Amino acid sequence: MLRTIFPALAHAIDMNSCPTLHQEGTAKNIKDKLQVLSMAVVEAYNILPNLDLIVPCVMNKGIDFSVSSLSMVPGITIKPMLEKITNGIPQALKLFENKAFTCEYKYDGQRAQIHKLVDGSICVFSRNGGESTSRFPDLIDIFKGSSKSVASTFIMDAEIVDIDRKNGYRIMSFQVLSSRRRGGKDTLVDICIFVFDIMFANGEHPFKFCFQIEVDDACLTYEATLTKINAFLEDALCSSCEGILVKTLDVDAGYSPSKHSDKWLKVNYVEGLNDTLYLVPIGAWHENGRKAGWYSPFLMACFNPEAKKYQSVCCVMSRFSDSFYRFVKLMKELFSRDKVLSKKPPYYQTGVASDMWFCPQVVWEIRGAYFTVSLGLICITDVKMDYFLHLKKMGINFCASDRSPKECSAVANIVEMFHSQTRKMDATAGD
DNA sequence: ACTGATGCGTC
DNA sequence: GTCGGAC
DNA sequence: GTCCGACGACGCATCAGT
Repeated sequence: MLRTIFPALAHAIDMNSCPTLHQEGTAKNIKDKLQVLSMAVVEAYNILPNLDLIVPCVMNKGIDFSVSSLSMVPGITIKPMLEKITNGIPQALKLFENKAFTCEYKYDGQRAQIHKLVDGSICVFSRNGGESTSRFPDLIDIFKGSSKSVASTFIMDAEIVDIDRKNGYRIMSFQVLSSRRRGGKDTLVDICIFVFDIMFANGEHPFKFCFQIEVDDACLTYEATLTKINAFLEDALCSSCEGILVKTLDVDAGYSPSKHSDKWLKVNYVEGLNDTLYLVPIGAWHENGRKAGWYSPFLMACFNPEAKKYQSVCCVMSRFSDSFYRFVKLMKELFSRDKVLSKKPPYYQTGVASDMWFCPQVVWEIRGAYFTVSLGLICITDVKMDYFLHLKKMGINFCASDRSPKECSAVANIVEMFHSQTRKMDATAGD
C-alpha cells in the first residue's frame, strides 16, 4: 500500500488539482516532484492514518503538500515505530559506532498508544491501531488520577505489563497478561505501565526536536562498553524482560512512525541455549493449503528413563523454506505406512492429541534461544503439571543425529536447562 | 451445563 | 511475533 | 537493505451440538 496505492493516489490528486503541472519543466522534473509528493503522503499517513483528513489537505496544497501540512490528532493512532532486530550486542555496537545511544529494558507485555483527547478522555490503542480502552479500565484510572494538570492532550507510547504487586512487584510474562478477561473487570491480573515516548503533547510534536543530552561514558573503550551493556542485558533478562532496546540519541534521533528504524535496535537473546536438544518426533498434524500432504507441526518428545516413557516437549513449527520441500518425499517415507501407529501408545506421555502417531525412529537436533512456558496441555512435571514448554527461536537440523531414539534428551536435562536459563519465565501464575 | 471447534486479536 | 521472498 | 504478505503460538470469547 505504501509503495503503490498512496503514490498513485497522490499523483491522481495532484494531476487533478494542478493540471498545469505536466506543462512545466521536463518529464524527469515532474517525476521527481511526484516522487517527493508520494513520500510526503506516505509520511503523513503514518502520523495521521485517515484519508478523510489527508485527501482534502493534499488537494488544497497540491504539489506543496508536506507532512508538516498536517498535525497529529489525539484519537487517531500514529503508526508505531518499530525496532530493528539484531543478533547480539556486538552487532548493535557496530551499527551505532561513533553515535550516542541509550539502552532500555524491553518489557514483555503489550504495546499501547495512550491518547488524551481534547475532551479529557483517555483512549488506549493497540499496536495495530485497534482500540482497546475497554480492556484496561485500571489504566484509565491511573491516568485520570495523575495527568490532570500536566497536559491537556497527549499521545504517548507505552508497554502494558503484568505485575504482581503482592509478591515483590514481580513482573509476569506476556502469557499471563493475555489471560486477562476481555472487556474490563479483572482483579487477578494487575498491570503496570511503562511509558517510553511522548509523540504529542499540548499540540506540540516533541519528537521533531533534537535531544539535548549530555553523553555519559563517551570515553569508554569498546570492551568496557560491551561489558557494561552485557551486564545490562543480563539484568533485563533476570527481570523477566524480553531483552533490551538500544536507541540512538544522535541528531537524527526521533520518532519514525511505521519504520523498522535503525534508530532502535532490539537485542533479545544472546547465544541461544548452551546445549542442543535431541528430540524424537512422535506425532504430527496434517497441513493444509500450500503444504497439503505434508505434516506440520511435528510433536517432539524427550525420554524419561524412570518411567520408560517419551514425554512431549514442544512442537516443531512448520516454517520450512521452499528448498526444504525438495526433501519432502524423502521425509515422508519415514512417516508413512507401517511407521504410523493406529493410536497413541501408552509409552507416549502427552496431553496433546496430534492427528497421527509415529514409531520412535529418529532423533532431530533442535536448537533454541530460550524456553517459555504456556497454559494448557501437559509436559515437564518438574516445571508444572499442565504447562507446556516451548522452545523459542528454534533451529532444526533435519539431517538427524546418529543417536537412537532412546539416546535423546532426558526429561531431567531439559528441566534443568529451563530452570537455569537467564530469562525467567513464570510457571506458577494463576494459582 | 458442558465441550470442542472456530474466530479474533495479541505477540 | 518470525520468516522467506520479491523488489 | 527494505518491505510485505503468509505464516505460527496462544489467550479469551462465542457458538453449535450434546
